[in-house]
Amino acid sequence: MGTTKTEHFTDRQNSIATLAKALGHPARIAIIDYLLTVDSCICGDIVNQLPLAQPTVSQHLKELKNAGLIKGNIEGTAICYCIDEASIANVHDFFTNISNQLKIKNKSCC
Amino acid sequence: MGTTKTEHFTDRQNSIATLAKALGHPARIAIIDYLLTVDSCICGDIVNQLPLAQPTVSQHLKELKNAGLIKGNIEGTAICYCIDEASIANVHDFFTNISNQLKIKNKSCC
DNA sequence: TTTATATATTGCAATATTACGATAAATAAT
DNA sequence: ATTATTTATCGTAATATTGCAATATATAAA
Repeated sequence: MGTTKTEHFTDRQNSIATLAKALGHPARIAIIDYLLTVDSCICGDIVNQLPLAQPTVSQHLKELKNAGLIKGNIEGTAICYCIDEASIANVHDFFTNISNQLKIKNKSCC
Repeated sequence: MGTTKTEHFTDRQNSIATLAKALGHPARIAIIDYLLTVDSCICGDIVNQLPLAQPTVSQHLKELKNAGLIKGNIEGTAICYCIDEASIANVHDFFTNISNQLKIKNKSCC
């Protein structure tokens, strides 16, 4: 036990859950926030923006990357990270659909 | 260690992360999916829709409720759960903002 | 080649999550 | 009052996550 039973859910459910899970930590939201504020992608100073040690930040970046939310390129000795628009669009669509379905639904709920 | 350092992040970052985290499990995505398909709110059969035992489902429902994504009313011996539109709107707005900012941003990234 | 800089990985301790059997609580039906 | 039904809670085992010090790796600069 302790393991999520992914086999029993649809690919779509699993993939949305994976994206949501990756965003389920304030440090990772802060990273996304930061990536949106910088024009250039050389993001070596994310560590300085966060109240966490470098290995911890590196780990959070890795999780965002594994989930497909950000991509990274080696840029000399620094690394350029940036948001993967497609994955954001994916999650955005998910919530847009829910919002639309809720508008259609019977309002006499709870 | 092992605990998230919430104190060091903004309220907005923490609250988005909380909502995202609650959606970070396929069973909870499946619950949201199901709540969208039923017209009536009497949702006692969520357990039958999921490949999980009743206590596990109850726990997932509790987490969605704690995060504010669903609300529940006692309806006789059954319980009526439904989606909280405001919280969905919250998360939806978050991704809409990101999408908009990405459109504005320099495309020459990574 | 040596040194500095930037990032990743390893290893580990503390805590959280996932899942479920057993059981409780609370109402409905008989 | 007793029994069935529905949902919640407790306890617990297995696993995952969070965070960091120490260390490795890899390129840039001297």
